Amino acid sequence: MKELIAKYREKGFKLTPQRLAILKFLDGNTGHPTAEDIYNSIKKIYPTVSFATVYNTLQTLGDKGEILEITIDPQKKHYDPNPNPHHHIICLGCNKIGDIFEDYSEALRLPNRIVEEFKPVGNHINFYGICRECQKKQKRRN
Amino acid sequence: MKELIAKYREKGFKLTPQRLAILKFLDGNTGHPTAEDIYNSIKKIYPTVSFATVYNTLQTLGDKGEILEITIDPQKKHYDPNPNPHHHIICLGCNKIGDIFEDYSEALRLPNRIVEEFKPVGNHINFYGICRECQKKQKRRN
DNA sequence: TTACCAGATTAGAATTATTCTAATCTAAAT
DNA sequence: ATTTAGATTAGAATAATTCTAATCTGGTAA
Repeated sequence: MKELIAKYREKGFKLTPQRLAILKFLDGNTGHPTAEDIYNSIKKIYPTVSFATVYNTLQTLGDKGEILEITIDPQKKHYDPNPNPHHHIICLGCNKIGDIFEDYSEALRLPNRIVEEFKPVGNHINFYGICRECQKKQKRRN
Repeated sequence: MKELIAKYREKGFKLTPQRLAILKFLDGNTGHPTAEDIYNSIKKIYPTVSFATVYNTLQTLGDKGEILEITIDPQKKHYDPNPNPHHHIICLGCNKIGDIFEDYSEALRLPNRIVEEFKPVGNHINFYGICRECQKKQKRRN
């Protein structure tokens, strides 16, 4: 926590109690929470916290490159506190998201046509699958 | 058009004038339209068409595997009438989407940990870049 | 050709995620 | 202690999408 405080303060990030709670919730969290997940968690400690604060903080953290905004779920955004580029796999049954740290960049060579029209700056692979629990549920249904 | 009609009729897809207009609009369209783009286009011919019809039709076409729903834009869904798996590149400036038909599947081997937890069934790569026009705009601003 | 009905269409309301507003508050620099 | 840029808040606004329930119609079969 001490490091968290120092880390953000030195980036000119004003450290309010609400923000600290958000940072603490995100720190090391691999569950890919949504804004609502974060809001619900923070509300337990700061019952008057507002969604605006959550969204503002996430926006700021994203701009600073401290978290990733994941658009793999068509319903809502998820947030990933690991800012190192990596990929994700989403369960088509329950929308659970897993992390994939494999580096495929070497293999992802783009055709010239694209390189000329777009200046590519990054990539993100969405893998799709069925998680173990959802596989079980499917079997039960059959 | 004749083929379109035959193709969908034989899949038990009831062909209403509104649906035909949607199919015609989508056929060969590489602009990755949103539901609103489609609605606006169809409305010119059928002024009473409703968003529900557009969304219902897109949903049905998606379920039948005739179109792809693209979640690359955090604001809204885009639709791609080319159902063959392929990838996309989105301009970070204006959200324009380009198609990428390169096949990377051979290279995208997943770690065992993932294969065991999720049964992978597909993948989709989101590339990010800056399109020519947005590059020009950036230069002008400097 | 007609009657039928499963499924399609419609207007408009509802829902949901996210953003905006404007008043108030506060972290942290001086 | 004072100051102020930036953060917080409640609640309204916006925007995409889904739902509802009444009405309509394409396509099948009598």
